[in-house]
Amino acid sequence: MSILNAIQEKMNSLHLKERALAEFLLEKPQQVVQMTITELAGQSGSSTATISRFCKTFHSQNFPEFKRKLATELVQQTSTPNQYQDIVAGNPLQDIVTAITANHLRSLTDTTQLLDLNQLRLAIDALHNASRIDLYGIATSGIVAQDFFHKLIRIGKAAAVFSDPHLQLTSASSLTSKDVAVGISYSGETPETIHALRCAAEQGATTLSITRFGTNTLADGASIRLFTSSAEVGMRRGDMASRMAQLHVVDILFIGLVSEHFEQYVPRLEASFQTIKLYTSKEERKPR
Amino acid sequence: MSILNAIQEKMNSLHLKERALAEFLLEKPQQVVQMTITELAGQSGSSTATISRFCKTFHSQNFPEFKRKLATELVQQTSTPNQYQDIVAGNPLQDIVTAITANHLRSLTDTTQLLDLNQLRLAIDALHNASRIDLYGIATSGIVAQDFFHKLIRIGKAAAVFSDPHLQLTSASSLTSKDVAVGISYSGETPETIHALRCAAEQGATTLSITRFGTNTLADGASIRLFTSSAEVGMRRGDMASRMAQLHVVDILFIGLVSEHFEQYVPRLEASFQTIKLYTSKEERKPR
DNA sequence: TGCATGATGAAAATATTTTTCTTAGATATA
DNA sequence: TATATCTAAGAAAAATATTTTCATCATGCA
Repeated sequence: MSILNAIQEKMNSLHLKERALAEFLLEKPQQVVQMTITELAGQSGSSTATISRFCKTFHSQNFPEFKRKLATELVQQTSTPNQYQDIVAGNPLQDIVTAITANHLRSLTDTTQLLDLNQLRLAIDALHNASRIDLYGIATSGIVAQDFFHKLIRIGKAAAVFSDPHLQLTSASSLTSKDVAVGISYSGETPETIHALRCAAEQGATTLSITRFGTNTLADGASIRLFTSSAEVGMRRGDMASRMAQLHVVDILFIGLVSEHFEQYVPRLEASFQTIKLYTSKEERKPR
Repeated sequence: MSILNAIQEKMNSLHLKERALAEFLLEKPQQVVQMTITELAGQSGSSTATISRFCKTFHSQNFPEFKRKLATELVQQTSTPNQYQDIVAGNPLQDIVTAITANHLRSLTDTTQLLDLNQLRLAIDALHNASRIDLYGIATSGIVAQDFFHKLIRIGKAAAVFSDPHLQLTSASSLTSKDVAVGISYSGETPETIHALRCAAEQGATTLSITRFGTNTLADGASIRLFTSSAEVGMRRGDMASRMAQLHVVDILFIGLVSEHFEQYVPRLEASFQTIKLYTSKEERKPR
């Protein structure tokens, strides 16, 4: 439910006509997906120009794409009855397991639906051509950044990962236009990561953001934007589902990268795998 | 699956160009839904006129409506996890995305199925009563261990995480019978983690393993065993699905822990959340 | 009050899609 | 075999839909 969610959230910061449009969208999304932009303009009391701009605000290149995304969201909503579950006290373990599983599954499918293949391709190309790759993330997003780091060095990329704010800036300030900086933050409002990515952009580096869907500072400042599902609310659940979604995006990025340049990267991947096997096989394994 | 089915069925009675179009549709439906009619004409070797007529044959008033229906169908199709897919060279991005998503979904559902609630309860009790918790994991499993560490310190647990083999042993040798050591390894054959967990057991600590399902050295040496799905094979896919599964287990462990002792842990969780909010809100946020 | 900013729609420009018209090849018939 | 008829299929025209540009108007601020 990322698009409708994002609209709901942004409601307050929308202008007069945009809000009228947003309200109409939230009220009758099913109908909107089969309307033309002119019809929608008429019925929502706005103009085609406003709608076209509105779609871009919500990360769709054009109105048809917006409708497409909205449509898939609506289908999912009706076909998968399991909403995101909140975790409450004293549930039997089985219920907890079921709830967490449902949340994670939902998070992955939602994120997949949101994925913009054009941005993905841009990201893959940027990573492929980068002479250095910097990864920034704090707390849980730092875990995701580290995971990405592990992957990238396995294929011989000159990558580095920073969760320390000062080091983030130190590294960012030495980037050049040949480099790529990746900022990871679920909210997209982590100040340290925002600063680091902004600094990287000022050095001319290509900037890539991985944030939740919707308008946020980190994505706004990035040249390539990838999004995760944004339905997660409340703090009890923590950031588990969002971390799953971020890792999902990282996996897709990585496999996309490897797959597009198979001959170059797969041997390296294989080599790193074999090397570890070689060096650790000296150790005795208890056969049992 | 009515549209694609209907096309499949009607295949024989279609004319030359219509058939070319139909074949293209069956092969790359995901891509078709985001094409314009002109693009589709070019790529399928037919013309826009033919496509427009084709859509009417299949009960759509026009091309956009056809795309809408097709898209809806495809969403429903992808949300059902199928087989584990291997990642191969030069696949179109859409296929890669679909394959990875399917793998991850599969990995989570399989792991949930495998979960032994008795072992889970034992693990939760052990963690709850532990005066110290040590987490051991190398490489990708180290990422998972760190993630667990972040969670545990948020609820005020005396936890520590080690990916460095010497430090693992150093810490393990100072554990007592009141402590818990958690060893994470997908294969269950990572020598460093095995040694550390064995050392912890020798000090009388409760040992918990998180490994792939099946017989393996790490689990054999642990007093509580949790398993993840073990279907992942081959190295091309790396350890992505297994990492997802491990995190899934960690999440369940954590939420189980918090939920069973709600009054004790939730305030701490809340406090950690609020504190971060307080200290980072001083920073200026660019409003848009 | 005057200036700047920005939201907004009208209209122009562009793009997409459908329909019409034409052609070429197939099939049937004398 | 020659001719007529039919139809698949594309080119191009027409219709429709969408985006962009530009002018206007309102609002906030000095």
